[in-house]
Amino acid sequence: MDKKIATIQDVAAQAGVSTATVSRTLSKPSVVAKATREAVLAAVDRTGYRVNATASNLRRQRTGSVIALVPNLANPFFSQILAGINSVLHPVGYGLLIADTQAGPNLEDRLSAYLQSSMADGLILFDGTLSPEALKNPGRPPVVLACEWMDDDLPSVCTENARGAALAVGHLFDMGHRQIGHITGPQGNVLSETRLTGYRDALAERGLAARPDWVFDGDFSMDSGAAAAQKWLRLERRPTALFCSSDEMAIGFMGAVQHRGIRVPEDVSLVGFDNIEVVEHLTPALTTIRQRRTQIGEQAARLLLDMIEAGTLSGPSQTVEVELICRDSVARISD
Amino acid sequence: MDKKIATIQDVAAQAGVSTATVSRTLSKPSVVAKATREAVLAAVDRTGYRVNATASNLRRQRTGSVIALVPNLANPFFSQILAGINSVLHPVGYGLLIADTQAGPNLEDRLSAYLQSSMADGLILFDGTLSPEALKNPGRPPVVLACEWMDDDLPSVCTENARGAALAVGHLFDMGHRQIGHITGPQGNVLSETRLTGYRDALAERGLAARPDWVFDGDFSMDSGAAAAQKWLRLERRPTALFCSSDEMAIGFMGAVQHRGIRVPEDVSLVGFDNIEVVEHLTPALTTIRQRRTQIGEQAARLLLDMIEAGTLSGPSQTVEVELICRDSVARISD
DNA sequence: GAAATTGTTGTAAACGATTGCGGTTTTTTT
DNA sequence: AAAAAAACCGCAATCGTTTACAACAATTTC
Repeated sequence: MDKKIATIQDVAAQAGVSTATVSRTLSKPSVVAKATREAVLAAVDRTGYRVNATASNLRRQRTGSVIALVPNLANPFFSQILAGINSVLHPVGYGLLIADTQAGPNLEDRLSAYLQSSMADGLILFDGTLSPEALKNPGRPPVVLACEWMDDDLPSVCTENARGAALAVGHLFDMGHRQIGHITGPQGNVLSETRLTGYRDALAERGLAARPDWVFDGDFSMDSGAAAAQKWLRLERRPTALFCSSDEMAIGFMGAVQHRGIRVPEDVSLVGFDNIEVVEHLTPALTTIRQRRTQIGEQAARLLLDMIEAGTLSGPSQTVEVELICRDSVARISD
Repeated sequence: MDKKIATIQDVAAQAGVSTATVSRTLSKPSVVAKATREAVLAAVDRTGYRVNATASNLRRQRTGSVIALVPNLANPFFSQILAGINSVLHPVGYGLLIADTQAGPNLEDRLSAYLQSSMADGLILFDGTLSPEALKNPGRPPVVLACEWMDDDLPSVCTENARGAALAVGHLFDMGHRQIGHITGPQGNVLSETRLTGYRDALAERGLAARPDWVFDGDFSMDSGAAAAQKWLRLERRPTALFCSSDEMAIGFMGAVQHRGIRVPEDVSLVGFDNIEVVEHLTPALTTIRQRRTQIGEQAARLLLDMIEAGTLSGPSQTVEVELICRDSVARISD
């Protein structure tokens, strides 16, 4: 039947009113009289009309979508956060655009392109390696930092990383461990560094020394966990426990040492970070710091929406709780 | 300085040309004279102008983005596919919108809303439980089915599920197994069913009977794998090997049985499906069917782009290869 | 050297909605 | 019953581009 897709004009003609009335019926029904409203709605129904988002957005000077900038989309860690974001964005008519910061080369350029090009009404940033300065264009849309806490000027939603680290080494200490190592996240990443200093502080607080050869460089990936395992194996004096800055690294480490016949937790205890879904199905199930990823996404999205509506560039930074989940990867040491 | 964001008018004024020329300089530089072109580009630079995507899209009758409809965004399986999609979309100026089919209730309605509302130039669909009819609106944008092969009219990109199943049970058979079970994916899902019949056919081909109590209902999740393990444990006569329709279910199964002191692969052999990243770090590392997720995304995106450009609603369905990855979760049986 | 061709630019009409402003009614107030 | 207020609706401008068409200049062809 209808080859062409109906426009607001068609509806107006059908209903015998002006386009203004049609528009109002759809956005603010209360201001149009009942009779006309019904006529319009009937016409909408008949024509199968749907408002053209592009035209509407142009007129209203907005885009109706927000961009989530994630480093490495393929990392499953983010998908749950994205789900959280989407769950608050979708009901209020916003779309979620995703972009991978890893994809191209000239990141800072692309970032400022995103900021300026009016492709989105706001931006949620997950990449902790960006310089905050790049984000401070005048006339930019609101930005929310998620998972990172780079800058005091920019609002952010962030897990209590330092506290997580403290919980982890505290638990290891309580279980009798005195030789506690650490696998870090990528260098230059704020998360990594907060967790690292959290680890150091927690040790110091308990009168323990942080041996530099007991902290292994990682990058959150399983492979880097496995690489740390190789270094650990070569150590003349090995820490009896490791706090890993991500579950994935803990998995990589565990896989690598088990492969060599080393038992977890009897020979080495592990605590991860994130509580990704898989870790409770491992053998042994991994003790870890839980980070509510959906909640991070939800809070970030809500914060951003508030900023968009209020037209402000700043907002209240928020924090999401962490929690120690005890499973089977930490042994009690008695001596 | 510049409070307001520059429009094409500003650039035109600065460069002393018309807006038409500015537009042309940016889109088809070859048709404008060198001198003017340089003047325009200089003005663009000076003003920091970026084309307003919304206005451009409105005029050009497109949206510049495609929607990926995924069931359950939180599932890490999809994130890699999305990365693949994004990697082809982004370079050519398309944005990727993601939507969760699980989120709301009236799915079919929302779907047709997506299709009509001109929010996207095309759609990539991952949800195998939708009725194909809903997709056949007249005047709809092109649709590509990914991971699923629901319908002959709709182009799709799909892994060789049946062949994957055949490879899996073939390998188990070759290793001496004669009692081979299966954990299925969710019912009503085309993937699950193709793999299930692939499994049955492979058994039949080798003269093996498919015992109904050896196929366990699952839904791709780890928990459902663990649940299958409980049933398996209660069996009076247990299959010596299981082909799992997803790696996650294999992980759940493995974790659960190991928890009971049962050894993999000595007591039960497992083959998964997908080759998600984690499985090679498990102990034992999981033998599985590799499915190139990034490639699925890339092919689907390219196919869709072709359709969008050609303005057609159909295209060549494609297939992506599977491959058996042998690791340590299958034991050789000699008897 | 006139005619035809090619190259370069400007004019102005779209694209499809939203909304300030003002004009009619209708209702309420006095 | 006249005046004031409220409710309802239409006109037309506007959002920022793109692009057919026409105009004009420069070049080529005969």
